[in-house]
Amino acid sequence: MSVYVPPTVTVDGIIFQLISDKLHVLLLQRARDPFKGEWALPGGYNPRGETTRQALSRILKVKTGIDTDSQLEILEQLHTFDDVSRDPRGHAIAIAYLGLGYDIRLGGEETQNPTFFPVDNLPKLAYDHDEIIAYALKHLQTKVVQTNILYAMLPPSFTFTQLQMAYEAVLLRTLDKRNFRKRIMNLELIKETGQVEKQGAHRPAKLFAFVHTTPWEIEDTLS
Amino acid sequence: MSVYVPPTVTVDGIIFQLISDKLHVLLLQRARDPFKGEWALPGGYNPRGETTRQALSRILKVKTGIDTDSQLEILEQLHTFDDVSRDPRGHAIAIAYLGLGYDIRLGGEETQNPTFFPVDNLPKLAYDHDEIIAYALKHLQTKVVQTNILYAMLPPSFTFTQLQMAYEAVLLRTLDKRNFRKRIMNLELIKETGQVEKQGAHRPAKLFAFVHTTPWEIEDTLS
DNA sequence: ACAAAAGTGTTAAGAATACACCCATGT
DNA sequence: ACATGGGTGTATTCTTAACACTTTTGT
Repeated sequence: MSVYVPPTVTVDGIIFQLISDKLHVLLLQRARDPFKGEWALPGGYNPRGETTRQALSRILKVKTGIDTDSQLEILEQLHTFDDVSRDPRGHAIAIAYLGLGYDIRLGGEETQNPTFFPVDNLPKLAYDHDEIIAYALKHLQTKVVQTNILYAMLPPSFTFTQLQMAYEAVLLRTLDKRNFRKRIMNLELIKETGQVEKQGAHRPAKLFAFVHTTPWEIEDTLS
Repeated sequence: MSVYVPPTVTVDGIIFQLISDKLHVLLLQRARDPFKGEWALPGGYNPRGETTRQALSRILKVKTGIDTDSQLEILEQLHTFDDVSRDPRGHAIAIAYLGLGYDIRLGGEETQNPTFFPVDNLPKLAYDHDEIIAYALKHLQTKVVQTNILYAMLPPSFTFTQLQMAYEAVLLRTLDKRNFRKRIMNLELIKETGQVEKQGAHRPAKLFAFVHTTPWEIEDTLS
């Protein structure tokens, strides 16, 4: 016990946001070796005394300017990646978090060029971050179908079309408009706000809001 | 970076098994302080150079006699628990694994009285292990409905009644026999083996086997 | 009047639920 | 013959899936 040496403990954030109706993920350019100049997920060391969430919050603030409390609607633990050789400097485990928001503003002090990339067109990535993003995306897709998690990626009010495009952006496929509306409506996932959005040379769109803006599960069946 | 001190890294196993048609979880009695004499999940330190899975495998072998490769059909990472105060000795994070098997034999070298307890009647537990078990159970319940994960908790062939009792044991509620059979059948989750089990003063039961004995997801809908 | 996006309904097939009796065997 | 668990069917309701036209507005 006295000679116990733990692996390095790191945290990484996979921060998703919709931009122009496409799903984007936040990356930054590494300032130092290893992988200097390459794109990577925001992350860093988790020292003793700090929870993983606290560590990630601190790191995101410094490296990207994101204030997790005010700008991320959801920040939930995803998975711990622990391949012994994932970091060339030596054994480091990474606790990955999924972060979602709808109007994330960037620009930190010690900023490392934080940039949102569309998930279907990512640059070459450092470490095993391609795997981590793939894992996070799959998780997000599952959650989108089974929960109200999309509240975290849309503004407080939105049109039905915006909602559908959000689903499509996350699922990376198209949905039938009429069936989609019926389904969402009888899940009682959203409600009308009474407002409309007039925009452009066409019929104005009703504005909706999520009924619940905290995590909520669509229940499973089984007699 | 040179003064970076990581938290202690530990791993814990939540090993479930069905015994007499009830869901049980493996606990052992702590040999040392803290919590000496109390019941706890099997677990221990994860040193640098060992993956979490390797560490847990090693620890389970020593403390419970379980050979993870041959006795656990599933051993999958669950969640990382990282409250700063969860260990009275100082900041220690625990990577928890869910383990499932159907004929787990106990008895290690340095054994600490490993015992399967029914999940609805657990003793007082050390650390935050009650929370961890609750988390694992909820996860298992979700998986049971959405995947074929129960293959890991049943022998290679079994009767339909055994299968239903397994579902009921995990979900902690009863299911309708006819509807259950219909549902399982048209999911094509299991197939007849052609064998029957003659046992007791009643009609013999057909024996079934899972179609897939590797993880498999029941797909979600969404037009 | 036209362009542009919003909004809406029906039918058919499949899945979920509620519910009770007959079947094959051992003693 | 009886006790024991194995095995089966139907009617109803709800959900899913496929599919195309009308409405409201700005220019």
